[in-house]
Amino acid sequence: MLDSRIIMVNTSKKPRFRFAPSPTGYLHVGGARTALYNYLLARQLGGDFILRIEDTDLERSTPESIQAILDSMKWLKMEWDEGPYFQTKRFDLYNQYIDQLIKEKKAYPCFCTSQELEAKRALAQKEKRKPMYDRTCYKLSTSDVEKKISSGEKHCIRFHSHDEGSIIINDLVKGRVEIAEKELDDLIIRRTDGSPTYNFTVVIDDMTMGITHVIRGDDHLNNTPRQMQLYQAFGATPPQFAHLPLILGTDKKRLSKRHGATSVMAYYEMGYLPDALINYLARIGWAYKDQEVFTRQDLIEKFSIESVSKAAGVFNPEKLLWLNGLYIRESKPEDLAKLLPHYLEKRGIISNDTSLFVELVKISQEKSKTLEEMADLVDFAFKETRPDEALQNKFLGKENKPHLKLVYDRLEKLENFDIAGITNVFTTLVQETGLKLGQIAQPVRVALSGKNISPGIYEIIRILGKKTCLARISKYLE
RNA sequence: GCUCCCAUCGUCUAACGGUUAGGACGCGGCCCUCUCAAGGCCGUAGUACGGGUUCGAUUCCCGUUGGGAGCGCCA
Repeated sequence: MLDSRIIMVNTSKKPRFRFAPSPTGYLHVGGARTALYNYLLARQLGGDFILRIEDTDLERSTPESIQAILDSMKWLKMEWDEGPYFQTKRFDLYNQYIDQLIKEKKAYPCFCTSQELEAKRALAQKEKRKPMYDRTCYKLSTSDVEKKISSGEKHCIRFHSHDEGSIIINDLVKGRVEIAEKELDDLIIRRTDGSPTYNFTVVIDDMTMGITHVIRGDDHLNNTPRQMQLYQAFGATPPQFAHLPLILGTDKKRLSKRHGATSVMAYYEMGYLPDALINYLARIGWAYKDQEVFTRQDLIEKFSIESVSKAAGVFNPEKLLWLNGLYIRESKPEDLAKLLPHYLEKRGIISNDTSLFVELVKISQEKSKTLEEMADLVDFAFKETRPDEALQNKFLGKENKPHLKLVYDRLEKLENFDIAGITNVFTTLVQETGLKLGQIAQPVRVALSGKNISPGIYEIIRILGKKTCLARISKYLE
């Protein structure tokens, strides 16, 4: 028996994958994962990765959404080999194929109005039937049809579906799925306004673009049988399908704005690294043994569609945060230094001191799970922050002033203002006074950074330099 | 309502008839420590339920329950 969950690679044909989002909103993480799996397989098999914008919904498609999709793909470094294609630029092509179906009597005009159809649907619901078009217009005589058309009556075009037999999908993820053709009604392929509909354009595009593998969300699984009928109508071999389970929110409901950030670019703004997001997304619904961390090359080599889970997965922001922290820790300081300015600018800090950025990254990367956190940790180097009242009371009150003064005096006298010298100031102070290091360091930390959470205090002092340190500390001595 | 899909710790998952059901996030404890992190060690928790098949079921089959998707002149 042939295992339906084996990816077939016809050596005579180059594998071609596509990602086909509709530009009706920002690219969300679920879509990004779909894109990723396509991208990974294309790279693994030496095939093509095609980007196609499915913008046939003229009402809801926007240029902003198109831009957001492109930006997201670029940020995630999923380079496409062809496209972006736009379906709105291919209407002539779709119309040729629709006309062909009409000529072959595989499609027919339908004069039913939306109101009439709505009424039929409502009735079906009421009678607990599955709402399906009743073929009123298919039953029209040829002369009636001609009469209506010549009198200019508005109509759409429906594909005439088969009623007997069944469609079998050998899905790479779901396995064998069978559906009776009588469950399928005559779908509209051309709207009254002349524009083609999704289930039709997707087939024409995949067919004419030579797509060999269609990997998409499993919300499309129910559409697949009717698409298969279309392939049959054109005598074409359908591509292999793989339907991915959805990504859900914490409450197991379909991911939406309620669940916090869902758009890819929101993660950029929150200070996530693209490779961390990619790594995390790959692991929702897919695993390779016990491995958690994958470089892009790992992913390309190890990903396999057959081991994608059939069940929906919950998006877990905590795990993504952990992964991001790990990626930040393991990144080269020079690389992070290039990314940091964007997050500093959001805090009103403008600088191009690259070597300072590198230094700041080095002292904060182990403490940062996001670049936003990192920016918060290192802003002391650019601006003086007044600690809030609670912090002042706790660390800069009367009992702390003598300690601060001690540090001030020693730093003032310090000749070699380097890490060794600075460390020595504190350690000798601890020895001489019998105070805990924390008792001395905390007030200094708050005075210099305005916060009780910061990089190492010695590093802060060194980076700030003697003059700035003394100026900031002196404000709390009176 | 009808059709289709799905079901292992709270979450992501490993197991492809025989394991003390493994790993990771999170959570708890201890160690380390100038704060916060990081790191180290230990711990916590799962096969939805009921029938079969089998010497043996997380694994195969059926049903129940629960979740999801579709049933648009949206994609």
